Amino acid sequence: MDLDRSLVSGSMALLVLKLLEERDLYGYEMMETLRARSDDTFHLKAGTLYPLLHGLEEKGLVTAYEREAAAGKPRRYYHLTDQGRCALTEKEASWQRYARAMHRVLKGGACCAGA
Amino acid sequence: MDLDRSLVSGSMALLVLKLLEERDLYGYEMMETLRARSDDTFHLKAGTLYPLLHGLEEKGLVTAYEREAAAGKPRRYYHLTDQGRCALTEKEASWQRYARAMHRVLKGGACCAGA
DNA sequence: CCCTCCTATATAGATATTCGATATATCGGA
DNA sequence: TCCGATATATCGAATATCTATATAGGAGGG
Repeated sequence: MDLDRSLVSGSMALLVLKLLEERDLYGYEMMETLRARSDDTFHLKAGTLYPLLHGLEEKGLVTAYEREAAAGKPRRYYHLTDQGRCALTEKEASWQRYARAMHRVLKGGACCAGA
Repeated sequence: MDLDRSLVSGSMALLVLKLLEERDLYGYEMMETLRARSDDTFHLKAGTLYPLLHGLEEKGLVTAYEREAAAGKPRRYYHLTDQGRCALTEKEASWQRYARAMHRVLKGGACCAGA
């Protein structure tokens, strides 16, 4: 499942890149934003997010910079690179294709089921 | 990602159950049907399908029976049980929920981005 | 006749994604 | 002072899927 492997299982990467399209964010913020935006459907965990971000950075899809917060630990912000923007476009297209195919299969069956 | 783990990564199980909702099928047939139905998007591999079918059988979601073909090896047909039908309904609902959440996140960003 | 491809099922090992648990550090409230 | 929230990080485990390989019969070409 070429498409599946890197996309649907890896949908977290797509979601993170999508969030960064709008503005720079730090990790913790992403978790909350994603939860809110998805109406509490996506619960991205810290143990998933941080390794993912490091991976994206290695691939050059995002860059990172640190900034002190008013209180607490300094925050590590992530910024989408041009390459990241490109990858995002591709991943979005793949998702659309995947979702459409799912829809076609799920709709095709049931009652009358033309085949 | 509770939802994600068992559903989106496990979307193959959903697809297989969906195909069996219509009529009994044997493994090889499923691969071809799925490919055709999804407009060549899903390429379910033998090494994925057969272990998956065994798993579904163990869980009681499908039953299997063998039947000779006109030629070649005998075919192992799979039939959806009531329990399987129930699981299918649940998985379909979960998929809808997931797809909707994805749509919300992917749509929410971009230009105007209300938040 | 042999070799390869297509049908058909099956298993083992590899890879990737995500989670749970754990660790660190700072701040505010009970 | 101890706990919870913020904030980042890493490791081991679970799971899904893939690739490669094996078996087996039939059809077609060299």
